[in-house]
Amino acid sequence: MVTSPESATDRRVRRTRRALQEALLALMAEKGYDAVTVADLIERADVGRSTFYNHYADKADLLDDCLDGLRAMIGPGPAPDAGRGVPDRLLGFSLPFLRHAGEQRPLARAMTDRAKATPLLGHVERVLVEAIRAELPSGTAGPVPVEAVLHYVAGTFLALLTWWLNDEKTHHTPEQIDQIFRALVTPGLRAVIG
Amino acid sequence: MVTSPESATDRRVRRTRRALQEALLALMAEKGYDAVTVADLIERADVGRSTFYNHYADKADLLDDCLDGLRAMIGPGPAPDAGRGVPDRLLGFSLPFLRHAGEQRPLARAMTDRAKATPLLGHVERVLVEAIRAELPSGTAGPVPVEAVLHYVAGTFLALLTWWLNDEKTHHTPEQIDQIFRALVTPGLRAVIG
DNA sequence: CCATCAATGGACAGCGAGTTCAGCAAGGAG
DNA sequence: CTCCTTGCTGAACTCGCTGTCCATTGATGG
Repeated sequence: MVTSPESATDRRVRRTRRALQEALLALMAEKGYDAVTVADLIERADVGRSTFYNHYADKADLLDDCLDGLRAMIGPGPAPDAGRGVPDRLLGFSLPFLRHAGEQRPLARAMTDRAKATPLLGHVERVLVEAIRAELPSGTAGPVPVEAVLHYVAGTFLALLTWWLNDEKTHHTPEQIDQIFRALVTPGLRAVIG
Repeated sequence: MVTSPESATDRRVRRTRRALQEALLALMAEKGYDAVTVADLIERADVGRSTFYNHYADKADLLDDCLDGLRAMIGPGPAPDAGRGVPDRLLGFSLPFLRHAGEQRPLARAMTDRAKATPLLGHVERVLVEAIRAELPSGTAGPVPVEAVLHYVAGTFLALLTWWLNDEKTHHTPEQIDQIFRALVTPGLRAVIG
C-alpha cells in the first residue's frame, strides 16, 4: 500500500478508470447521458461488469469523476487557456468555457440538453455560481440579494450556452456568444451592484 | 360514436384521466418526477395497470397532459388572475406565474429541481420563449439575435424561479421576486432592443 | 520471486416498463 | 328500460437494466 493521496496507485486502476471515463464521455456524445447503460460502458471500455462496480457505485458516480476537469477549468485561476490579452475583466470564465464547449460540441450538447434531463446542468450551475461569487465585489447591499444576482448571471450564461449549442441555423463563434452574454448581462449587473 | 372533439366523451374516461393526473402531481410533489413509477401511479389513482396504458403511452405522456393548464396560464391572454391593475407592461406572465408557483410550492419545487432532472424545465422554457416572443416588439435588428434575447429572458426567469423555490433561508414574496426579475432583466433588454 | 490485490465473467435476485387477453361492468343511444 | 358498445380489470408474462457475489486468474510492486 503506497498510501498516496487517495488515488491511482496501481497502474491497472488508472487504466481501468481512464477507459471507463472515456467510454462514458464518448457514449454521452452519441446517445445522451441517460441512454447510456452500464452494459454499454463496460463493453466500450472492455472491462468486466464487476470491475465497474469495484470502482464506482453507479453511473452518476462515474460522471462525477469525469467532471473534475471541468471544475478545474472554471474554478480557480483566470482560466488556463485564456489566450490573447489579459482576462482581468469580470466574468473571466466565459470565453474559455465557450471555446472549450465549442471544441467538444457533441459532448457539450449532450450535457446541456434539457429534454434529455442530464443531472449535469445542476453541477455546472453550482460551479458557475461559486466562480461568479468569487469574482463579484462582496459589498453589494442593494434591494436585490447577492444570491439572486449570482443565479441570474449563471442562469443567463447557461441559457445562452444551451441555445448556442442546439442552434442549427446560425453558426456563431465562441467570441460572439461571449459578446452577447456580456451585452445582455452587464447592464443588469451595473444597475444592481456598483 | 359521438365524434366529439377528440376528448372525454365517456365519463369513465374523464374520471380515470383526472385520477391519474392528480396522482402524478401529488406523487411528484412528494418524491419528484423520476422517482414516480407506473406502479405508484396506478395504486394512488386506484386504477388497473392496463388501464393506464390504455390512456397514455408512458409517464412522460401523462406529464404532457398535465401541462396543458400551465400552458394556458402563460400562453395567450394577459394571464387569467392578473389581479390588481392592468398588466399591460412587458413580461406580463411573470407575476401570475410566480404567484401560482408560490401557492403550489412543493410541486413547483419538484418541477424545477435540477438535481432530479425533470424533463419539465425544457417544456416550461419552450412555453416561456414563445410567450416572450409574442410580447417583444418584432423589429429588433441589433447585433444581438432575437433568439438569444428570448432565451436570455426565459433563462433568467427560470434561474430566479428555481433559486427562489429552493431557498430555505430568506422568504421572499412573489411580488419581490417579480421586482428582482425586472430589475435585472430590463436594463439588458433596453440596451439591446429599442 | 512471491504475496497481494485487481480484474474476470458468469450467475443471480430484484425491480420497473410495457404487453396481452379473457371477462366484467358501466355508460349511452334508442 | 334495454341492449350493445366501450372502457376497466387484474393477473401473468417478457424484457432489459441494475447491483451483488464469488471462485479463479493474472498482473504488479516490493
